Amino acid sequence: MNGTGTAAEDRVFAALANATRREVLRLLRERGPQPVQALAEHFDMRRPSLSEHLKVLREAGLVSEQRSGRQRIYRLEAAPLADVQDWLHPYERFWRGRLTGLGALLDRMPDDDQP
Amino acid sequence: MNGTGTAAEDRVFAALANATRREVLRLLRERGPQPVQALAEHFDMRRPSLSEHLKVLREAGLVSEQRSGRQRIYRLEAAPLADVQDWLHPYERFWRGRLTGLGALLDRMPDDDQP
DNA sequence: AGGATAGGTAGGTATTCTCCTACGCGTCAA
DNA sequence: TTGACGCGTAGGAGAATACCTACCTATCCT
Repeated sequence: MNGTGTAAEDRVFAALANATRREVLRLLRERGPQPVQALAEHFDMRRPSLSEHLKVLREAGLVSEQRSGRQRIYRLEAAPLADVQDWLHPYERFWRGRLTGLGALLDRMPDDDQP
Repeated sequence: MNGTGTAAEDRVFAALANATRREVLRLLRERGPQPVQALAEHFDMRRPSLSEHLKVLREAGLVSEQRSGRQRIYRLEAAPLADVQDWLHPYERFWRGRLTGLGALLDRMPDDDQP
C-alpha cells in the first residue's frame, strides 16, 4: 500500500511514548532548529542519554540533523506526525457527534464475527 | 488546568506504542463493543497476555469495561485520542503551508536561549 | 452441588528501555 | 600541533515490557 508498514508506525508511536522526546519536539517547534547543546540545557540528564533520544527521534523520522562545523543542528520533521493525525481520523466520530447516524449504528453494533 | 499531568499523557502514548493495542482499538472502532473472547480471536497470543494489554488500555482511559454475566464487554473510549489530536495541533503548521509567514520565521529562527 | 466457561492475577523469563561512565572522532583555536 | 570542544558510540546496570504457564474467582448450566 504505502511502503511504510507497521514497523514505521511502531517507531513513531514508540518515539512519542517518552516525555523527554516529546519535550525535544516541543523545543524544536517553539525555538527552531538547534544544536544538541542548546537542547541539553533543558534536561536533567547527561548528554549521551539525550543523544540516544535524538537517535530514536531520527530513526522515527521526527527530526533531521545537519552538520555545521562541530555542531549538529537538529530540526523538526513533522511528516510522521501528519501520519499520526491520519491514524486518528477514523476515531474522530467517537468524540464528535457521538451517537448520530452511522456512528450510532457502529457504536452499538455487537460483534458479528463469531464462528 | 486539567488535572491530567504528563503522567496521563505518558500512559496514553505508551499504550499506543504497541501494535496489538492499536489493533484492539481498531477492532472496537470497526466492530463495536466486544467481550475479550471475540477480541482474542484476532491475535496469535494467549488470553492472559491480551488481558494485560486491555489493562494498559484501561489505565490509559482508552477503553472501558462493562460486566455482563461472566463476560466483560470492552468499549472504545476516544477522549484520550482527542487529547492526542490536541497535542498534535501546534505541529500542524509544519506540514501545512510550511514556509509561509510566521511559520517561515519560526522555522528558520535559530536558538535564542543562551545565557 | 459440580463442572464448564469467561476472564483476571501471580510469578517467571527474555528482551527492550533508559540511564550512566568511559572513550573515540572530527573540528576549531592557540 | 596540541588541546579544548561538540557529539556520537560502547558497554553495563536496573527497571520496565511482553510474553508465557499456572491458578483463582465469578457466573452459568445441569
